[in-house]
Amino acid sequence: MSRRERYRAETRQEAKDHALAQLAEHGPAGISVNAIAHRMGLSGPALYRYFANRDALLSELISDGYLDLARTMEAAAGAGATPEDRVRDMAHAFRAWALAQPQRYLLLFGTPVPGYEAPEGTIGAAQRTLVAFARMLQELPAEENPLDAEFARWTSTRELDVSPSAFRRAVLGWTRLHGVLSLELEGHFTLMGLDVTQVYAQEVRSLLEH
Amino acid sequence: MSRRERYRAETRQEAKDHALAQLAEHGPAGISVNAIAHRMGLSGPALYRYFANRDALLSELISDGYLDLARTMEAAAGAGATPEDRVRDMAHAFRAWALAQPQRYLLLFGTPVPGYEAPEGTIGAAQRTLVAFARMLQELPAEENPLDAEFARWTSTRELDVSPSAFRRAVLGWTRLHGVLSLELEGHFTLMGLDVTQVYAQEVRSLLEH
DNA sequence: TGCGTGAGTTAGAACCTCTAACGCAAGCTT
DNA sequence: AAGCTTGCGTTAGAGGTTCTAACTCACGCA
Repeated sequence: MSRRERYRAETRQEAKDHALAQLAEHGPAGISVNAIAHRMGLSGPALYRYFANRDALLSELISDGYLDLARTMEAAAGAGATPEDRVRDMAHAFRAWALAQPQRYLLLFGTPVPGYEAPEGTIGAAQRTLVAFARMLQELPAEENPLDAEFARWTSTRELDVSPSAFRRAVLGWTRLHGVLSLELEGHFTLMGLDVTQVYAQEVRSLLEH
Repeated sequence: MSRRERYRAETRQEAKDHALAQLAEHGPAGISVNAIAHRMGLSGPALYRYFANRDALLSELISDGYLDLARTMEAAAGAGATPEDRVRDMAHAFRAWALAQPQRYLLLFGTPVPGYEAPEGTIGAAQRTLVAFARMLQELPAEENPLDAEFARWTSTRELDVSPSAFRRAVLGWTRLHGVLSLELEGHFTLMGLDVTQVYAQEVRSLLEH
């Protein structure tokens, strides 16, 4: 990597760091290319040398987010002794990641812009998390389920060594965990004074059962 | 209601209709007070006589959305013969409502602005849906669940004739259905070519079982 | 050591939100 | 019915945004 390329990569990363800070503080609408440039001591349009436009910056934030989430969950699963432990650890790492940076989680799993098409790299990063999760679940005993056939269509096209049943449980588990997390992050439970940890734990348990 | 008040209400409603159209087409960021005013044949700032600011307009869209959703679900439950049917009908009305106007659903249950506090009316409208759902579930037999105690704290403070168990099943059901819907609307399943209807139906079934 | 290119600059167009100041006319009140 | 209030519309403008165009300079590569 040449000197130029290294500087360029550093500048891009610095811009993304500022973007993440703005995201955490003011939400996605608060991310402004202009403001980021000024904070970096640059004039407004300078950053357009580094990102084609605002959407490109946001897209990269999303891809990076999926990668970070995947790595975090994979790391969390490494320590568990039994398969049950590993699944539990992954699930709780998922929640911990989301709670630590709610707006970043919602950038991945919240409202998308209509017509937005995820670039190839982002799709890969997103699926990496899911496949890792499915691999963990595969080690657990599972009941038959009529939906397995539906999921077989997908697992057979890709060359992933994941069984339809494991993939079904991964997707369903994902929807259940995301359902709790999403509503929690949006504050739908705060007024009820609910201990979401317990609710989440129950849903995690439901993953281990079928 | 005086002539003035009636005109005012009509203008407000017209603005909100335009806002919903813009929302459906371009997402929340595409809602522009300016553009709406121009489409109505008004000059930009005229609409600020009707809405304090852009956020006030969005807030009203949210409250209206909750009310509309609650009414839709209540109406759907009216026709069912058995309690199971009524719960199923409500759940499927929920999905139908979301699929018909995805961006509107995500306005209610998607990414919120950090620091956003729902006004009193919105909270009431949101809870109305949940309580109606709980009332339906209450007619179904239920197993004991350690979480019931957690939910009892909430049901006892309010004067709602809803049992903690029914409320627990309502909240958990809500998270499960929302989990599927949210990921479906964001397009996370499209690339897998998954028949989400089947997945959703399975989650609906899970509501009826415990 | 030179030179090309990449990275910065400013200017500016076209949007946005929202405030201020002003005028008109509609409708409520007497 | 006439007058007055007040609500509703206007334009001007400040300050923000994204992003393009045109220009300059100096950095790093050969």
